[in-house]
Amino acid sequence: MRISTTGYLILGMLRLGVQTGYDIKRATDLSTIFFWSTSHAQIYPALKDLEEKALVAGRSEPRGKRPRRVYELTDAGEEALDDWLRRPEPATFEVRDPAALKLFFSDAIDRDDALAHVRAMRRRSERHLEEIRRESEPGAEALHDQGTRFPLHVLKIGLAVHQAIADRCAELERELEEEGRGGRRKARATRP
Amino acid sequence: MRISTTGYLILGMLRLGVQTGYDIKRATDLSTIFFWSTSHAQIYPALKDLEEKALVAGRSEPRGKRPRRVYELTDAGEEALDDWLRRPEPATFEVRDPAALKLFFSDAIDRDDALAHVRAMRRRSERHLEEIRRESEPGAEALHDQGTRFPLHVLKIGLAVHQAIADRCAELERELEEEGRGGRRKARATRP
DNA sequence: CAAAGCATGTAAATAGTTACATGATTTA
DNA sequence: TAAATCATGTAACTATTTACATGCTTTG
Repeated sequence: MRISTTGYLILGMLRLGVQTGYDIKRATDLSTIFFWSTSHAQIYPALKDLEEKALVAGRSEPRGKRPRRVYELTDAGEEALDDWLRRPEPATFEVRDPAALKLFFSDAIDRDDALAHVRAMRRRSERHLEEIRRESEPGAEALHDQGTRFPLHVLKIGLAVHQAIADRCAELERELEEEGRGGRRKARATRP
Repeated sequence: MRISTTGYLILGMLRLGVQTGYDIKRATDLSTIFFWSTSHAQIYPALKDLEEKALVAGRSEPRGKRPRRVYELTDAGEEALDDWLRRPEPATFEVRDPAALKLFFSDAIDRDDALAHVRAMRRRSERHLEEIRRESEPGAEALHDQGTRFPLHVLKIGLAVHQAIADRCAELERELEEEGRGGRRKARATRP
């Protein structure tokens, strides 16, 4: 009985008290999006699948005439989640960053065009930092104070990643700007 | 005529002088793997597709009896690559890190099990750092000295990312270890 | 002579996105 | 009353992985 990573994401969210497909989507957008994203087109079929496997139990709980399906973990679901949580994870870490790929090949284009890519990349990470702080951190801190600590711990890793990217891009921008103004000598002087 | 990101990766590698599907795979494993990975099962069909679109030209150039197909950019291919390189990129940045997801839900398991996940994560990034330095940096530096600078620039962003993860994990490990020994008061004291 | 590396491909399955489709309720 | 938000689903397409399949050449 194979459970996908998205399946475990759902089991985990249900244990944290999130109840519907819609809310799971919202919760992931706020909390796991920086290391695991999903769409509602994945969540609804996955919930069905987990229900067939008897790991979650769903019941209809409409709000007025608007249909709504509320899920909870079964004992088997809780066990499956715990097993997964305790199992060491194969060390995969995948990044898909088309902007970085573009930058990688940017020796073929004008310095100014390349510089624009670096700036866009820095701004992207700065935007992410701001977003995490504004949208995600308050919730993570509230959870932390109630004894659920790891969401905040993981969030801080995300912040560190984007801070590192923003910093490195800022440095690269300075390097490229200096090269543009002063030529080779100055650019070299900053290296050691 | 839509070209996939993997398609542009191939066009870019061809311009850097890489000639065969096999070598493109090897080159990506050494250089783009930390922000864009592929498998040979994607590369060979993509090369075919690019050839149909007349963006690359392939010819058979066997080594002895071992078949081998050598590709080069056509003028149209060069143009398509340049257009893409100059086009600003939609700011997508996706990470798939199941270990981080596990850590996110780790309030439900023993502190020692959670600590093991943090350690595994730190070691993973340390391994990546070492690998990049050993396997990728020398080549990127050689390219840099020949005037192809951006591969090294991008590599440094990758190093910064994994350094940030390793650092943050190390700090979290200390926090969790201290909590384990001394209880709440000490752990809180390190926070501000 | 065995193992590692060179070299190319395809098939099947899984994962994931985007678009389609619908409609209720709340808020400005 | 229009827009935003709540709420759930499916279909078609694209992307990606894993396994299958083959065979040559170099190196230890």
